[in-house]
Amino acid sequence: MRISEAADQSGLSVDTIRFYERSGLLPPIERGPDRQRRFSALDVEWLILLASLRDTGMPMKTMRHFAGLYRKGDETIPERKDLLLEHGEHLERRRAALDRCADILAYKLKRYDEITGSSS
Amino acid sequence: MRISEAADQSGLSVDTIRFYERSGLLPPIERGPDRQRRFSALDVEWLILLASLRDTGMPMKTMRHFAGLYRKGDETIPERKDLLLEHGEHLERRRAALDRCADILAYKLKRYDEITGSSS
DNA sequence: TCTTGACCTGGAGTAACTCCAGCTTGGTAG
DNA sequence: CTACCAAGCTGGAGTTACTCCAGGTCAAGA
Repeated sequence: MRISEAADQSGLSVDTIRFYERSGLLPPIERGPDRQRRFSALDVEWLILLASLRDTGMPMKTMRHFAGLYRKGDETIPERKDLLLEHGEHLERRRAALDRCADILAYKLKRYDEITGSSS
Repeated sequence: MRISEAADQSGLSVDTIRFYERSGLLPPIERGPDRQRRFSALDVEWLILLASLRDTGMPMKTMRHFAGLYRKGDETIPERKDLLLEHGEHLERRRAALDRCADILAYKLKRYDEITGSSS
């Protein structure tokens, strides 16, 4: 498939995909006779993974490291596993931050209602 | 209190606080006879709110708008309320993204264990 | 043949910090 | 009292991760 479809399926923008390629986050992407990129189903799976990791705050540097491990083959699986486990902990911290923010919002909204007396 | 304590209490860095002041996100911060900033308890409360909003992905542009409303007084409370409610919905979307990522991680980790046979 | 739309590259622009050089100031150690 | 040090100051450059744009190619339809 071409880049716009890969963008649709992964949730990344066309520009971001090209940027990720330049940045060494993608495996070599095949080109058609028209020199345009052709993404395989596997490429798109990888894009979806990257999209999810960056959406949840993984820095590009870490993604690049992860991509490098991926290319080296199965003997890097333990290290990749550690990396993903660590990101799992990061997800928990992010969740805690969301909870704290929701608490603050609830408090602020309650105070607004008190001030405007909108519940009386 | 001085800037480093305000930073400790809010979780923002000293540089970020100064940057936020320059960017119009803070009320006028008092200065001591030494020309250094003195933060009131109220200032710090505001910093904590900003820290929580930016940690959960609110863009500075929106924070600046919110700060502007705040300065205009109580008649902007309905608009501020809408803004915070909308951010509440944003928090839900972020939570959903964390969940999806956690699912993907769980799947990847399971596959790694299958490949390395670490559970046999 | 002419145009339209998707794609290409290289490079500039943007958001939100983050770091740094070079300076002032208040407190303490000799 | 002077020398020094930590903490603060300003203005500006650097960084990350995109995002947008100009100018060009290419295949397909009217």
